Amino acid sequence: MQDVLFDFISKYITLTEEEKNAIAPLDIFRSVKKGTILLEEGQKSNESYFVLQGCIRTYYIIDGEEKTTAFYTEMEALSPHCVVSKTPSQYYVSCIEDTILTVSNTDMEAEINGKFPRFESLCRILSEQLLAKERIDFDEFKTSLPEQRYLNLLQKRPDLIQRVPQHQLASYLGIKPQSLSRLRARILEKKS
Amino acid sequence: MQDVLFDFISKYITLTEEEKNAIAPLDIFRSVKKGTILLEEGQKSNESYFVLQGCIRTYYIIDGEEKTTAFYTEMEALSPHCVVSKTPSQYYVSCIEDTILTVSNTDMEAEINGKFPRFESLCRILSEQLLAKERIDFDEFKTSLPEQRYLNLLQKRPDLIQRVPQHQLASYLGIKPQSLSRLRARILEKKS
DNA sequence: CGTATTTCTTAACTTAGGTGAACGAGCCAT
DNA sequence: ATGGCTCGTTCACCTAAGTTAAGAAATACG
Repeated sequence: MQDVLFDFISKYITLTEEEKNAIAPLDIFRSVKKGTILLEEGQKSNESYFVLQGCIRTYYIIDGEEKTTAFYTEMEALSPHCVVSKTPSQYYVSCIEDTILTVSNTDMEAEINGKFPRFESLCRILSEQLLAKERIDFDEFKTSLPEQRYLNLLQKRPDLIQRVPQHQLASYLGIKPQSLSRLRARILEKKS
Repeated sequence: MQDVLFDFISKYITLTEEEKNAIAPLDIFRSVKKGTILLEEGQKSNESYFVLQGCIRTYYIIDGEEKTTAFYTEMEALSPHCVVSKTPSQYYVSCIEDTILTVSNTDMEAEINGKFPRFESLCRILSEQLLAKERIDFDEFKTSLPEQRYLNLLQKRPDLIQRVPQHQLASYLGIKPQSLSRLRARILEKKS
């Protein structure tokens, strides 16, 4: 499991043995069952996640309805807003599959960052990249219609459409489950 | 002008005189006229911006139509996607007001980061915060309808509605200018 | 197993955004 | 001034998403 993490990091920086040895004993790996809720609305937390295998999602409950806004799968990281802002969480985080992830907290990160500046550099680069990508995704969402958004998703993350329940996909696309059904039927019709 | 920048930085870390002296001679301040295009589609660039005064916007041209996706005003920073990914830009950046900003490039940042690790730490923290905030904004966009999005904007960034042309606001809200007009009329009607 | 629950789909109807066009207001340039 | 632009608004019509409801399919669980 460690190897998956180190392989990921090695795409950005080469860790020395000393650095690896500092990370190894931290006991950050956790295996969680499908359905487990990692973070609840209103809760304060300083835990960040990195998915090694499986899938987690963020969702809100608005007027009693679940609104899924994001999925994080293999090699994707989530520092919930509440961790960064030190305020109670506005959303839930839960596992939609049996999932293996790393869990780190702010103190651990501060310690590692203090000891190994290159690690902080890695984190800076990663968050800059994620921010730029998030903005592009947001732009794409704004500039396209639900049907185009679905077709886009089909291209970019075909796995999601397989592994995620339709009603969660729907709110991820900014529409209702019924509309997603209809939209898919419409697309099939066009093809024929 | 420097003071505005240092004031901003001082919210996060306290700069030593040495650090200030390293930044001061960099000639990063630039004054640009309304309408100036800072970055064009297809262009490669390694310049990042920080707005001290004024307003810049990012927009795409899709099927000959401008789609405005973001505004950056006082104390907001933009590292265009192309700078981070080293690929040609997908969007334009232009000034919608006479604007004063800092312009930095990747090399300068690398140099400063190398000399002053605390500066890199600042950048890490800033981008983590911006990322978390961007995700919340995206979530809000997904989970609300155009009318709610407009009302939200009215609350959170009332200045934008004053200083930005309606048709740019419209695409920022993910709708057409005509729909924004209609929507505003509808809201006024409800109030009465 | 079989029952209960959740999930997905379909349909009819309502509502709101997209489209195309027209008009007036303000702005710029000649 | 005046003609040309862009910009914002309004209208009528079209299209697609929201809503409500019902039933089928898949899943979970005792």
